[in-house]
Amino acid sequence: MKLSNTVQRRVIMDELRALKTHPTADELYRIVRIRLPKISLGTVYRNLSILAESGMIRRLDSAGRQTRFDADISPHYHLCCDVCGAVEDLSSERFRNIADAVAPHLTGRIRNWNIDFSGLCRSCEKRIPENDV
Amino acid sequence: MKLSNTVQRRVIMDELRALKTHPTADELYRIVRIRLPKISLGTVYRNLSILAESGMIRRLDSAGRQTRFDADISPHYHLCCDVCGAVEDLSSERFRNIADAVAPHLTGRIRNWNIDFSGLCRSCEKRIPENDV
DNA sequence: ATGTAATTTAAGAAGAATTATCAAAATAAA
DNA sequence: TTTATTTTGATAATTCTTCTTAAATTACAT
Repeated sequence: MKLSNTVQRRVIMDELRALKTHPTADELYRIVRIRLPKISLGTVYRNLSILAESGMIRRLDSAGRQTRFDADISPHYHLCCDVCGAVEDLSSERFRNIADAVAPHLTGRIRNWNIDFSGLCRSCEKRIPENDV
Repeated sequence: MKLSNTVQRRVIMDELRALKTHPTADELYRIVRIRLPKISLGTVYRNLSILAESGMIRRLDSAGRQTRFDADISPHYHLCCDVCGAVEDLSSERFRNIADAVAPHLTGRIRNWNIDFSGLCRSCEKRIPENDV
């Protein structure tokens, strides 16, 4: 299947790139509708799936929560906030040693891995006293 | 809220312990119904949530798939099969170095982490030629 | 540029998984 | 016990996501 270059797909990609918030499909839908008021939620879901499938964006399946998307496909990790559910980037540089520790295990039938962190995002950290969470 | 000691809860825990397959709620429901034919699916969901919440079992949220549960709360990792979705245990011993690499990063607002592997389970590995996946 | 085939769209229905509701039953506490 | 609390089964409701349709758009070979 060849990917057509539709305006909907371009705008979805565009707006996702502009966001640092790793939006859910419906969050992105609300934003894309500013430029394309007629677009349907199904179109957003479909295109996000297609784009993720083709490796142009990253799909983030954080535990029990709604699927989020990230236009940044460079290697980096995520911190999911226990309080508000926001997803924040963690630089991969800082965590290089983890990737190094994992690498030797990727052999035979073990083909891929994913690590996620949870805790507090920057804004919840500020708002919430140390011993509350 | 205090946990009552109901027969449903005991049987759910019991059957989950007996399984090495990390069942989904409805898989476990089908099994529990052999002993308790009148139990409802909602009761299974409710109790699995309560048990997970209280730390007696582990909830496994593998990417995009149905939630699975594991009565083994000892530290170990999981391999999710790309082909059939089965979840297989990986001993934590073998991966000790990963935990060691992660530990120093758990500081401040970064409070928890989870790593998951994907690839082929043992049975799909046998069934499927090398270059098919 | 034009015609034709293939892909994509909007809209809403459908689906799957999970959670909520609530009266009755079971369990625990006093 | 008696009373209070929790849990249950049955089912409705919700949530997130995918599917279906005819119509519109896009790609591509003339």
